[in-house]
Amino acid sequence: MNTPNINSVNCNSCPIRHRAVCARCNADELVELDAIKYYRTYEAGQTVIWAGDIMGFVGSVVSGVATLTQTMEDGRTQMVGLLLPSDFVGRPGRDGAAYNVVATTNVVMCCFRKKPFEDLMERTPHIAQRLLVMTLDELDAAREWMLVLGRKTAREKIASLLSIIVRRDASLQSTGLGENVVFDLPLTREAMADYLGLTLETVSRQMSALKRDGVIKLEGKRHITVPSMGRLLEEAGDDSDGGFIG
Amino acid sequence: MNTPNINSVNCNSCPIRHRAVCARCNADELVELDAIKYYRTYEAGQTVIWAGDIMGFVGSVVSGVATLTQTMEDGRTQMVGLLLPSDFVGRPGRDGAAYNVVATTNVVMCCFRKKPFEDLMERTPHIAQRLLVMTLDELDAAREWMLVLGRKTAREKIASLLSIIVRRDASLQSTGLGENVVFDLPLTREAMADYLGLTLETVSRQMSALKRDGVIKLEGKRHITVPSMGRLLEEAGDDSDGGFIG
DNA sequence: CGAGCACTTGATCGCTTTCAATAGCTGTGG
DNA sequence: CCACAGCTATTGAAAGCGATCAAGTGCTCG
Repeated sequence: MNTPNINSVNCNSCPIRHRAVCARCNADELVELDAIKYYRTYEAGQTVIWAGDIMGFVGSVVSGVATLTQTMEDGRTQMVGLLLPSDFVGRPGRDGAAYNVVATTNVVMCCFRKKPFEDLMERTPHIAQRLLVMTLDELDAAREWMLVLGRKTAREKIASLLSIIVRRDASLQSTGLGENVVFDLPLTREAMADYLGLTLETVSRQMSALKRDGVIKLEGKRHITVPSMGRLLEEAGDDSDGGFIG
Repeated sequence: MNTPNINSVNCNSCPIRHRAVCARCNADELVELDAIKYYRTYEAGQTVIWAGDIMGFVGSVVSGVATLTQTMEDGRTQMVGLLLPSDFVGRPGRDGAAYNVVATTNVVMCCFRKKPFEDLMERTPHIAQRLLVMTLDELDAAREWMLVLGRKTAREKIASLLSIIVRRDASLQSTGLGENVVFDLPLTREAMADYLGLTLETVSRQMSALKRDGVIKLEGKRHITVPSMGRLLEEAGDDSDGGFIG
């Protein structure tokens, strides 16, 4: 098991201190949160919550990547959210989980017991305010994704997903736009397919096509180099600075 | 012009008083809201806001239907939200509109000047709390829609859209599940296509197919009768009470 | 070395799109 | 009252893209 000495973690040295649901909390409020928090770790592939189950907690992803998925009876599944560090899991005011949450890498979560968290939220506008902003951001992301799912071609979908991943971990290390961007895919081909509403074969084919066309370079299955972000964004149909030449 | 004597509208007789962003406000808070509110009407087809424009207000749909759409440079468009009475328009804390908002029927909006509204929100947890719940609901709806867009067939998409519309205006008049449900589509075939990530021809074909198969009855283009909601939900792949017979 | 897994690649099928023609409705003007 | 334009919707035929079915590759781990 990979459970570090996790109870020793202090909010002040927490890597997501300024981006998670607690971002706007002051020292006093942190003390209250600290009193109801505990850490949990999940291994890659492990299910954090099943849709329909009662959730005893809400919490933040501290490190690692998890997915939010929805499944039909016949097995078709669609990813509806990608949970990266600082993202919030669970919905205050609702008991059952609406989606499956699965760790795709090893994940550390900072959990709050649900009832005490809800009570605290009532008393602490800073938490509710932060959660509102985070939820509005998620809603924007979901709507952007609706355009991808509804209107983009398979190739554009792949390019869009790569762009998103680059953008999201560029918000940690600030990366320029022109230069080589290098990163590791946190998703299997199947998870990519579930995100994009494609089959894994189509994902594989389009990855090969993007590689063949020089849009990306692949080492192994997961390590990716993007020579030109502008090119990738064009392929995504996002038209970054497109039309600039005209 | 169809502008009724609209400044006379009083919050207490407002049809969306208990479902809109003001739902949790008490009498004092309503007075404050009232001071910064004004009504606007839009005719069917009129654009309320263009994506990228500065929004001077936020507000609620009082009556009518509007759509939220996103467009790519080449003209592909995807609807990302369907705004029905009580739905909130605009994002506090952001100046530019992210999406096009278009009235698809005549629409009455209750608008709040943006800056005063934001100030009021800071002072009034009831508003922020309500907005959080509404935003979480919208996020759920968007995620449900991602499954529709990513994984459902054209026929299932149409059935899903019809189900949603029935469900949403059943939340006004409570309707049982077994009986005949009758309603008017608030959307053109093209708008349906934009919602579902299809072409309007495919929408038309599938509407005809559902009619031929007795899932719906059509009078004119817009007036729809659903003989069996259970059947419609089956067609949507939602499997309502499905397997109940087994 | 072989089993298991993630991924790749090939061949074919079928659903949705595309292109095109037609129908039905509404409003306008002769 | 009818003719016609303009719009929305329907229907048909053909094409294309992604899905499906099916091998085959490469890697890790026992």
